[in-house]
Amino acid sequence: MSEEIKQRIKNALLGGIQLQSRADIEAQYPQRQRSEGQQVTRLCPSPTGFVHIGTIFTGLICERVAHQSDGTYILRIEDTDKKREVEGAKELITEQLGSFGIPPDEGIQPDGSVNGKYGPYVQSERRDIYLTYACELLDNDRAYPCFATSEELEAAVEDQKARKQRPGYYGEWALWRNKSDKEVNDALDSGKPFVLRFKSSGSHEKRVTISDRIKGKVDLPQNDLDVPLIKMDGSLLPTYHLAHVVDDYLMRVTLVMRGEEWLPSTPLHADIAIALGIKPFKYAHTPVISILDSETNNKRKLSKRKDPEADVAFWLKQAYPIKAVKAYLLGLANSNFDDWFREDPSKDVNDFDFSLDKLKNSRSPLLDVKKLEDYSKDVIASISQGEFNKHALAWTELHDRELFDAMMVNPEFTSHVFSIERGGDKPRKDVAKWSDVPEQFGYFYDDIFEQRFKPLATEELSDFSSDVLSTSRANFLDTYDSSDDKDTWFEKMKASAEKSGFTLDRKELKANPEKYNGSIADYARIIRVSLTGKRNTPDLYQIMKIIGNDKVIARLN
RNA sequence: GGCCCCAUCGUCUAACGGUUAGGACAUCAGAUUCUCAAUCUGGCAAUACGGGUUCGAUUCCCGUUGGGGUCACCA
Repeated sequence: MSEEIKQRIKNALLGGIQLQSRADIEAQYPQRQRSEGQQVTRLCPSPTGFVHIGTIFTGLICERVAHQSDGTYILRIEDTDKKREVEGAKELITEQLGSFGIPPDEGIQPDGSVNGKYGPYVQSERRDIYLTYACELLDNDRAYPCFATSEELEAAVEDQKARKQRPGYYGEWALWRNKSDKEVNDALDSGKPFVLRFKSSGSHEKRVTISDRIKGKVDLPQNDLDVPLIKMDGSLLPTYHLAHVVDDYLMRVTLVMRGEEWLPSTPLHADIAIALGIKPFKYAHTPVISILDSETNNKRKLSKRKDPEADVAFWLKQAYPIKAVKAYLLGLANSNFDDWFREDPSKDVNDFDFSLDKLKNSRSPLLDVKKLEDYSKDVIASISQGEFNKHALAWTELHDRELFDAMMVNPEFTSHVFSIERGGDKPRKDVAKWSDVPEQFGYFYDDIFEQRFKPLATEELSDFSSDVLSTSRANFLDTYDSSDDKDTWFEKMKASAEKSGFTLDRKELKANPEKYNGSIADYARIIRVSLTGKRNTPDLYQIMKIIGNDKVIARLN
């Protein structure tokens, strides 16, 4: 292609945009001052909607790898597709990354400020940089304009399928790859829109070896696709392929971390890098997280519509402790994390020696909420009472104002409530997430008890007649004394149970079921449900101690 | 369909070519002077299939089957 034509193409492409030279650009992105082992990683989400749990997973790995090597972790927003961009999605990404405790070293911070000298960290603000590199490819005969319409391209693919050939824009199917200067000139004259395509040098018959930190060496066919470099949607923004190569080069990234769905296009990226005189990158392709369908019990990918768990807002809303989510994700990545963490759940997860090598088996791990909850209970049981109170109150203030107000009437009382059966060798573990707080503690507050818990009591006790219920309660109150110690209290309860027609002997009950109203356990249930509206609660004696004599009497009458 | 990745209990996974194939979650049973949670003890539970190589294969090779990914002017 002649220099004149190249100039015409550039004029048509750029309009009046003045580009910096490559040398000038690269002067602004000097080599980083770093030692051999220090890794520079980057997380590159697209602002297309909610934040996927997989983004947090990869982000956590990026963050760990960078910080463990005393390196740098970058957040780059990949917003080159303006059609798919969703309002507010960018802010959601930065905020939620902050919520998970993994804000970037470089890039947009949760508060909106920007750190780092290798920016801008939003691709749409880097347009002219990509244009410079695209033009260089054109100058070096490694790019050319393609005037094919989408209809023509579709027709070509149909043709390829009919002939049982590999679909795509390559080789002799690359319509505009080998057009003469005259044909290009005529097309330019006609003012038809065009897209700038990469001129591949590869052959599908030949192989290229990709070195991947997770998967090892992967042998793939060379790229021979002439992919678009710059879009013709009017934005003049690059496609992912060009943007990835240019950005990771300029930002001096040492390890390209991304989902494994990118693995097949890695030869293309190597092809572009080499065409630009850039040394191909080191990669780490991370597994994708799946889920077990609760209805069919089949394994499938996490989907936006069916699985609220796919959206990290779900985890934040349910208020699982961040540490538990991190622990779970880290455990998915490194199986030895589990043993390490369970020794002592109060450890800082950042002290774990994370390894990319342990990630090599990729089978799209299933998200196991039960296991996460197990971590979560351990984490919550391990935190201090002060921390517990802080989190429980913070969640309630935000999501259950009514309960929060009730709690704040008497903070000291609330503090007692929160501390029931925590502490000691065998702390209770019935709070897995902060959103469990209303259900676990609501009945301690009169108004809340009346509205939300008392109505449930009738059903929980429907297997007893109202006579049995009222005599059971009355008999209990007859001997109840709030100043009793626990042993006395329990002896009294046993006595009133027998008096009410319940037996202490389960075998006896089994032998003569008709003689009794039930066992001591059933009797305890009557008292418990009457008092709390729940079958499952902490120790009854302690509950009575905390709510006090008056309320015990009121609720049992 | 082409190309690539993967294949151990229900799930996440461990096992220099030699192990009674281990752990965790889930589940089941028993214990814990009241329920549940917790805790403790114990149980159930896996090398996809077929060929090789080898004294010996979960491990190495080939094939089959199965799952996943990818083949866009989406990232």
